[in-house]
Parts: sequence; C-alpha cells; structure tokens
Amino acid sequence: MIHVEVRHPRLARRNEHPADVRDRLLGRVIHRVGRRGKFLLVDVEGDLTWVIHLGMSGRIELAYPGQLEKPHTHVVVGTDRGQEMRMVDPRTFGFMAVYTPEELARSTIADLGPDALHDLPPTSVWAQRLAGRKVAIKTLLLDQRLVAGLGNIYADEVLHRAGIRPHRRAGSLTREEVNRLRTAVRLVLRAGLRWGGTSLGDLAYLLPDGRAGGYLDRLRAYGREGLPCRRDGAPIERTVIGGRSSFWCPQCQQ
DNA sequence: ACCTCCCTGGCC
DNA sequence: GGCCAGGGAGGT
Repeated sequence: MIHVEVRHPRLARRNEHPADVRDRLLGRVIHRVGRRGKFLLVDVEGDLTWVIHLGMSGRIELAYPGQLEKPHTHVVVGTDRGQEMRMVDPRTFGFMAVYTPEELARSTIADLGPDALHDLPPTSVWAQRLAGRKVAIKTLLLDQRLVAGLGNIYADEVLHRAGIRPHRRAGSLTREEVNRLRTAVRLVLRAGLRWGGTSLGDLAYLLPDGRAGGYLDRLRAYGREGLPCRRDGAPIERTVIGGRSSFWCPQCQQ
C-alpha cells in the first residue's frame, strides 16, 4: 500500500485534475512495474496505470522517512514497508500521472512505439516505416512513436555506429543501412547498460548506489566536437538538427 | 517538418 | 548576462 505527497503540482500536470495522482494512488497496492522506452509504467490496483517520466533532470531515490531530503524533492511516495520513494527533479520536466484505461488510451502513451531493447522491430518493419519519409533520420530516432527509448546521446551514438549521417532523409536509407541502423540500436543500448549509462559532467544521472555510469568515456560521437573520431581520427562535427545538438564524423558517416 | 516553450542550474 | 543541457508537447 502506498500514499503519495505531490509537493510541486507541476509534476502532476498530465492529469486533468492534478490531485488525482494523490487521490487515486492512496492506499492502493502495486501489482507490477514495467517500462516502455523512457516511460515507467506501473500497474496499480483498480485497473489504474501510474506513468512516471524523469524528463531531463529527474531521478528517483529510495530513503527512509526522516532522512535528509535533497533539494528539489517534489514527490514523496510512502509505503507500508517503511522505505519511501522520492522523486527529485530540478527542472520539473518530469511528471507522474495516474490514468484509467480510457485516459491511457487517449494519452500519448498509447502512441509509444515498441521498446528499443526488448521489442526491437525487424529490419523489414523499420524499412516500411522509414520509406518515403523526408525527415532527418536523427529526428525520427528521437520520435518515440517509431521506437521508444532513444534519447539525444544514444541517437548520435547509434548513427555513428551505423555509419549514417544524422541529417540523412529517413527515406533515403538503403536496406543495408536500415539493417545496420537496427543492429546499432541493440549494440549501443546494451553497451550503455553494461557500462552503467552516461553520467555527464553535472552528475545529474547516477546509478542507484551513487556511482557514475561509465559510458561517457566510451562515447564515440556525442559531446566530442573537435575530438578525433574513434574509428578514423577525423574531427567530430557538431550541428543542430531539430533543435538538438548532433555530433557526427564527416568521414565515416555517410 | 520545423519552431517554441516549459524550468533550474552550471559554465563562460 | 547569455548560452547550454539526457525530453516532450503544442502550435503553425
């Protein structure tokens, strides 16, 4: 059984009535915790789905009541087991929502694509969905409706691994390139997980035990403007695509 | 298929 | 002071 205290109403903004987050979860039992892409999906007693997204700067901590709270602790979830879950989010781009089945079906969660790690579509499906599209492939990789889970860092890493320029029109990719892209998604995400994810300089993201993830030192493109490409030594370039910084190698990415 | 906005904090 | 930042939605 849980009880929720939402201290910053902005984090409950996705519910029509922000108080629903507290009221609908009060005294309920959690049945199952799942994930699709970057969305945490929790099945709650009473046919409710509790959706949690960390946005850019959100993190979840476990603590015991009374332990010193970090700044920007905006939601506290108490349990009958003593431990509490705290959502800390300086920029408040994260959110929590509690949906009925009807609300869930109307929400953007319903449009989420297959999870990039566990339900990666076959190359033929990728090819179909890319065909005729004029949008930059980088933009499409970030569109969670195609495949759910890639963010700005991993999109750049995937494109570097696949040897494809981020500005390429999605529809211009050959079957061979689509296949390389799909393979790269698996490789890059698994490597990222194996190394504990990408903790950047600000250490906003850390592993649950407080250590920094080690993938930053293994990045091949993201954040490496002017540094030598780890495949061929050419200096990595930075451009803006769809409003997001994009890093790529002008030599090994076509 | 683009832009802008939502926020706070860190860095130059 | 201005610029930048792991994301996503909404409007043109």
